[in-house]
Amino acid sequence: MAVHVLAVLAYKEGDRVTSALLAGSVNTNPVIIRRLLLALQRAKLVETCKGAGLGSRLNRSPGRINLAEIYRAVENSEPFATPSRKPNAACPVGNCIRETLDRVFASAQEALERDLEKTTLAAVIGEVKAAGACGRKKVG
Amino acid sequence: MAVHVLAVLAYKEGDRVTSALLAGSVNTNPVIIRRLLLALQRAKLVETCKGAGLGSRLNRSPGRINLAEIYRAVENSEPFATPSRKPNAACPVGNCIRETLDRVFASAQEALERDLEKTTLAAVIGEVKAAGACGRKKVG
DNA sequence: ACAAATGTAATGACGACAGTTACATTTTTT
DNA sequence: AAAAAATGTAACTGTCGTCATTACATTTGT
Repeated sequence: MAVHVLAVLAYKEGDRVTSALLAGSVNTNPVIIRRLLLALQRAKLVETCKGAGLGSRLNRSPGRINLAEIYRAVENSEPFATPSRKPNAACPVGNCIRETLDRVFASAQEALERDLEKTTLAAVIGEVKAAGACGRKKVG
Repeated sequence: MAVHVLAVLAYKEGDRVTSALLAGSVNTNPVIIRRLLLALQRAKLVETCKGAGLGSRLNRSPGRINLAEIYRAVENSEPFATPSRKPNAACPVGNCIRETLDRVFASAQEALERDLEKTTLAAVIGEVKAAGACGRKKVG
């Protein structure tokens, strides 16, 4: 959803876009979009202004935004679940395995993010435009 | 939790272990463990038998089990959420972006799994044992 | 025959997240 | 100055996935 929103903003590069229009494109509620935009603002990916005729726009060119940044801006929880209950204190495995797995999972997540870094928002838009036979001209 | 269970089974290599004992180590309910074991059986990672004095054991040596296999055995849903609602049909971005992102996400997930492949269950156990100062001798 | 163990169904509790409504606040436009 | 447009934010609901619990049928060894 975040990529979708940023892609629409990239289409309208320079112009400000309202959350209502973005919500129309994603087919959801404007409040959902605004909550998403807050996260993207914190990551300095978009700039948003209140007021009549205003809205949001990209803060950087699409070629300078990669999907790992979007992932980090939006995804707050770890991809690997860690059990809620504490392990049995009398079991050496349960006592020590957590920190070992934390290292392994951190490495795996880094690998994932490094792969996402290879794709820019501009590249996504390029593919969407190339496959553009399926759409009309109007964005929003 | 799956890695934890398999690690305990590796500790008791050869011996059969009951779901009740495994549940004690993870500090959860035996039924949870049994459901987990079903997935690990499907992946041919463990062998389980019903009956008095029976239980589960590893089907392969810990050096021949890597974390990617465990991940695939247990994790059924995609790590990236795809929106439930259909996008606005009048928006070319919404129409085409899904398949582009599917490719990108599949690549990222492959990168993650390739990283997990580099760690074997034996390696995890080795680290746990090396940090063994924190535990007692009894497993289970 | 009995005990021990798994397989499985039904149900509940809980958290994460999308969604919705409502409203205060800010800024442009007129 | 007033109105309109837009965001920021709070409160609440619904849904979904997962862990948890209880209960019971089934299988297998002693």
